[in-house]
Amino acid sequence: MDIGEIARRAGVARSTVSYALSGKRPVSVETRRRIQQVIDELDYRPNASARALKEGRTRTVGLVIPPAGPRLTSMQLDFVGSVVEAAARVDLDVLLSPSGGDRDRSLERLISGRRVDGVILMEILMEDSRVARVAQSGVPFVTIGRVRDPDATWWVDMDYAALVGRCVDHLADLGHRHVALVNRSPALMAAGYSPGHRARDGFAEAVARRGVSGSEFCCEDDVAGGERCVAEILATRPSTTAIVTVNEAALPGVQRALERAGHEIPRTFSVAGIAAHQWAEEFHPPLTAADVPSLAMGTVAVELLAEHIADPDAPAGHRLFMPPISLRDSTGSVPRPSARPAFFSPAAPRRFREADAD
Amino acid sequence: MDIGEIARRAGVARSTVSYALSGKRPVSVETRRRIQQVIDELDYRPNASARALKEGRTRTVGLVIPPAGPRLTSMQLDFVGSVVEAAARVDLDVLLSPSGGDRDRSLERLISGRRVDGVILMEILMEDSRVARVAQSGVPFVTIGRVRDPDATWWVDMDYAALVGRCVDHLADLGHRHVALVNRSPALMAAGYSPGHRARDGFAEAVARRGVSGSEFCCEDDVAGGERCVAEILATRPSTTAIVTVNEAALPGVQRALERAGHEIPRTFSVAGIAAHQWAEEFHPPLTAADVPSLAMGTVAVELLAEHIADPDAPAGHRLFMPPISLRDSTGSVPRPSARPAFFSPAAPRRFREADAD
DNA sequence: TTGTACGCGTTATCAC
DNA sequence: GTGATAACGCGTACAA
Repeated sequence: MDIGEIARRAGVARSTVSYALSGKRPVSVETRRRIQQVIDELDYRPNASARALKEGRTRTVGLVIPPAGPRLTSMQLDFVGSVVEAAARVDLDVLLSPSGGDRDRSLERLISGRRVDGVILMEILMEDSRVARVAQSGVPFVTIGRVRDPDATWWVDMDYAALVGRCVDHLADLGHRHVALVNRSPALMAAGYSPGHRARDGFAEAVARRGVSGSEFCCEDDVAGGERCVAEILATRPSTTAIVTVNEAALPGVQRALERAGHEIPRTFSVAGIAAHQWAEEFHPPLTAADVPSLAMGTVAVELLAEHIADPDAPAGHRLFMPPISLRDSTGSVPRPSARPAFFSPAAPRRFREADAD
Repeated sequence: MDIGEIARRAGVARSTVSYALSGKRPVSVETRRRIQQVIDELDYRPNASARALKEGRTRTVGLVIPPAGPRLTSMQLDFVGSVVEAAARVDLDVLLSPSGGDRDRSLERLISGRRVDGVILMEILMEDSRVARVAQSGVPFVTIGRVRDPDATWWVDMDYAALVGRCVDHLADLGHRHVALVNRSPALMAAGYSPGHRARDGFAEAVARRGVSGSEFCCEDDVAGGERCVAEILATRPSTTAIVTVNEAALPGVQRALERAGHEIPRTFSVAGIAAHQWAEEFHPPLTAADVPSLAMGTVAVELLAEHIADPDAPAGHRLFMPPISLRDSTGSVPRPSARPAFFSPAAPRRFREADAD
């Protein structure tokens, strides 16, 4: 079912069919009609490989995701979903590459096999060997997140440092003097995970600026990790009255551990942070947080990549998102000492919970 | 950087390079070494489009996912992750196609543009137009989930009907006489979503067989939906003492609503169901459930597809998963009437919670 | 409009 | 065992 077949049945030359389809040369209406009719009949569509070979582009972009290892987090998934949707809207296909290192076979195939016109990378490390590999290959790419020194590369990111700083500001304004940062897992931090490090820096800057005391805790990215982490905070920093968290997967555990310790949010303890909208709303009570605009970020990443592909020599484009912090119900003014539960201790069994304030 | 370049630098013929790479003709060790050296130096890899054009296969599979619409659920995400990983292990690339209907442009590109050697579809409906479209195209495909009449197609699925039946059995054995099924959303059911319908059938069969009373509730796939649904169950079927749920996204809401109504799981109310391992473990208390083996299912889907591609005429392969129900802590014997909370009512404000049983 | 060279890797053919 | 040559797959775009 190739273009020659169409040409034969329509009684024209192969090139005429091609021009009729592309419109790059005028074709008489009558001829075009005959050709279109045959095409519809046979449901013909040009062979993508032949076209890619000739045109030198594949109309495909690669999306490098972390190897599923433990599992993809819902935020990562949101990015995947939004990138795929945005790409589909402009008729680009998305090839997935689960690559953790710079020599993963699937990444090599994408790049040196010229399977894609461009690449989007996510879950970026401060020094990222995958980014280095793609950069070296010369294939246009955009990162969701950014490396330590990102000026020369195309990226879209969220301003973790500033947003964490704003959370600290918000809590300091409410009178909190002892704030803890619940950051991402030790393994991720050790790998140089970029949002974690920028959150760390922003936190340090903000607590210094506001003159409050702050301690950082690296927390496994799951519910159990959140429980352990809060227990540790309450045990080692008992004066803490508020948490800033960038670890959304730990949120249910954070909530559970605080409840178990007898805390009532926000009356006796405040929590703010950065999280996907969904997680913020499912927190109990709804979490005061900067909602990760994953949909917009994925969309913009595709737009930037399309620009970059169209003009490889254009100066690198960037887009730093700074979503507002949505005030929900998880932050309040610092508790008077008497309002703190008398019996709280990380291991204390749950006894009761007071009625909700009216 | 084409094969001619390699040949020139290695001082051999183009065909010799090709043969050295494919092994389809013996090449002396010395020549092979020289060629390999040049290849390593230049990091050469054959152009995927040219190869695909010549060989008639792309070494790529398509994965049709539902349009991200509201959002992909974590179970869907697990399937995507496991399929991509499994494919990468056998050096297959995965092209994502967010397609809800049978004429989505991206699905058409995959199929008639011959971009893929085979297709995996997920979130299958009883009558699925995407499946029909792919079947008609002649491209090999495997479904995760299955259509109403699946004998002729390749699929991997979980036995929702039997597993829901087992949950009912388990609850009936514990003495429960009034059981509710928390099914997927009304919209999904109306669309003919296959797991939902098989769950419905299995439930109806099991309650009849066991002579218990059962009612089905279709529940939105989110936390708020779970809360509303449980409220409705408690209001309209107050004799209900146990729930079977196949709606994992609603689980946190189910838990919250039961707590709010004064129930203590499993002492005064039992919950069992089907859910991803993660969700089951995060339920409070951990949920007695059949864990969706998404990793195994994705892997087997890729294996079946590879088989199907290798031998298009082989009889259709199937694999029905029937994971055991993991007994955790959310089911118990039916409460004596006195053990039921005196004040429970769906809208009752939370007052207190009794201490955990020791 | 038509004829045809081209993009690039694979493979068959024939010769050394 | 290896080299050289050419045909092939299929759409594109230039020259005629």
